[in-house]
Amino acid sequence: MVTIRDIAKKAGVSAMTVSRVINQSGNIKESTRKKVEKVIQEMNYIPNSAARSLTSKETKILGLLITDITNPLFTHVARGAEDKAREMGYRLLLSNTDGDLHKEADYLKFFLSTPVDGILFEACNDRSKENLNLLIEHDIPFVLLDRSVPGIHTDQVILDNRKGTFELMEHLIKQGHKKIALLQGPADISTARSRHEAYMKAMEKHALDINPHLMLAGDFTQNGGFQAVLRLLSLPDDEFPTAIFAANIFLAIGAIKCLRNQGYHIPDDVAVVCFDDVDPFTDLDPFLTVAAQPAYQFGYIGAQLLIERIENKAPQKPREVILAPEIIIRKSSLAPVRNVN
Amino acid sequence: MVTIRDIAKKAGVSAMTVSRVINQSGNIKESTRKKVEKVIQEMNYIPNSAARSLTSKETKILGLLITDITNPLFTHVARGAEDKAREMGYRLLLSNTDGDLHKEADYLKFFLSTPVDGILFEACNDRSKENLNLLIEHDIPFVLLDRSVPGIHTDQVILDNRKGTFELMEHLIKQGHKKIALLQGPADISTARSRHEAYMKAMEKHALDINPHLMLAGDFTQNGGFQAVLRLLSLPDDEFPTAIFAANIFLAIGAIKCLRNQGYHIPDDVAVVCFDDVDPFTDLDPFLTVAAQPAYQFGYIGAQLLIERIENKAPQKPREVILAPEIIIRKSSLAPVRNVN
DNA sequence: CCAAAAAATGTTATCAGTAACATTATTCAG
DNA sequence: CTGAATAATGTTACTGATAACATTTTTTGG
Repeated sequence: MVTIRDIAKKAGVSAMTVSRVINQSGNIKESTRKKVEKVIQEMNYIPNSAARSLTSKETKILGLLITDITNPLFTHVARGAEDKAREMGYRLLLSNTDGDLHKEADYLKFFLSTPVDGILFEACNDRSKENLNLLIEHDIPFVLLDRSVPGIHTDQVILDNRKGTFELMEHLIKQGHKKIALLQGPADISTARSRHEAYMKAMEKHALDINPHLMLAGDFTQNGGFQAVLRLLSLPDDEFPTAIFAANIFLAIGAIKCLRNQGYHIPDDVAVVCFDDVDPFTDLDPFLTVAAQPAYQFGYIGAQLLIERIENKAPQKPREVILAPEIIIRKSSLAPVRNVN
Repeated sequence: MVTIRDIAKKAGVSAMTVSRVINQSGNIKESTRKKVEKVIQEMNYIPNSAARSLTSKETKILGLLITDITNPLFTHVARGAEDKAREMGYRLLLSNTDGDLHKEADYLKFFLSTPVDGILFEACNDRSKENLNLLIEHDIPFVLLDRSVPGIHTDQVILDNRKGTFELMEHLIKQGHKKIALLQGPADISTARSRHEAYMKAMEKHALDINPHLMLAGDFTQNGGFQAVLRLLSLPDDEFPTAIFAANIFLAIGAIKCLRNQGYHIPDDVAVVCFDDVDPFTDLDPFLTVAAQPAYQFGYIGAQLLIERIENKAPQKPREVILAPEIIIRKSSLAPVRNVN
């Protein structure tokens, strides 16, 4: 391995001079700079970052902690984060928690021992607070993405979930739907809570009956959606909903699969809307009406906030960026309402 | 920051003893181990990995260089790689090259200066060779994923592209298609070449005319597919294909969009098959007949090969893992063949 | 042409661990 | 109970780069 001293010796200068050339710090005579640079080139020298980090206390690496890179929402978050990180001279470490608090904790410990200057964090749920406290103790900057965590006050980039829910709901209501089912996400995830609340508000605002039988707990998975619809199917006919609002796309897809299984047509028998969009690049016939999240922006802005924080260019006070969802109306919610009692 | 010497002082031992406790090396009396561990716990001590790396020359970080995490194929590659890396105590640095050789070169230099023990590498194209030579010079292990690079002999995980192509082609031919167009990928990417060759072989084997007008250069993008079909549309009727074999899904989707634009129906007017599958989790109505790649395996196995190589547990000789594609027949290729001259 | 200022370069110590060797404590056979 | 073997722990030096301070060289104004 070529070290800075090898370069120094060969160039006939001190290690410090080489260091100055590399970091463009201090004053260096043009001729020595050239000489040193030539030797660096010749010897194919690349500074050892471990040694650098040891003194500088920084690694130019960010950690990205998400539930699952395989979820299209997060692949775009990752891409946005990576792009911004790259722009600013940082790199990105990827981690999937699968929504598992223990994995999350493991990863955080990993990150603590690992060279990471800061962390982009999509929390598993409210109980991630304890894990985050570890970061706070160790004074590692982090930014929350998508989900906020009660009791944790930092920079965060979140979605206006209320707005998205409200607009989806009003879209359904405008179509004449009155019996709208809610497929909820886990109550300990902030986004799920916001969507739940906004669902209630929308129903109240339009003076629609809120039927507890139509509000089903789910877990943001296809299976959760499937099971929830099974429960809906056991309701008496006059309670059965004409529309479903699913708190995320997996719930919606599970729901649709179950409905189709049972011979229901969408949107003719039941309309379905949800949060999160499909992959726009490989889905030829997008079908779902959705509140699409600006996933790329989540990552991009998140990385920016984080790096500003790391480099002490951020104001003391935590910043909260709230992004607007985009409502995309598609076939799954476009049909005359049947079965209006 | 708590250092090993802080622990040592508080525990009344030397730094070396603490080091031994942490690394479970050498002989330590049970009582001192307990004592030291207690202090470590109390002080919330986490070893500084920069200092560690400085002597150990390893960082337990792998680089993952892919064209675009946003491509569903690679999100699953990334997930597979991350899972395996995690299992083996490594982490993953993510990078998107967008198929740009310069970005690729930049990233590699980045990686060289960065703590990375090895690299999972999806090459941009054959000219990535130069970039890879840099890695070889610096003696950094890497594994090629998906695309091989002529002149580079290392561990690689690739797909049996010939088999996939052949099976898709025979499927079309069995349906009675004789005029099958080929939407190629770039000729300087190994996978595109293999698919091209296998297309020719399949045509020859079944004694079908190979019409150069039906073989269109593309670039693995939707627009490439779109443009290619525009050229097909300018052919005389008796040359127009009854089926299209697209070398990847983006070409296929671009092609379908163009065809639908022009009022063609798929598969009734033209059948379409391609490599790569849609996102199975959010696409409600998968439509395309495809040769699906075991993307997760790419990453998982690739990471394994790489780590074995890093830890000198691999045989000297480069290993080549060839994975089999899975043919999934769907609507896009299922219709009686019209227009058979 | 000289002294003071500025520029250029060098020396030493340090970052947080750990390898290599050194020392002290303990065990155990005879 | 002794000395050799082994276990337990400590010291010192080193990893590669850089901060802080020191020294030498060059520039510049009077």
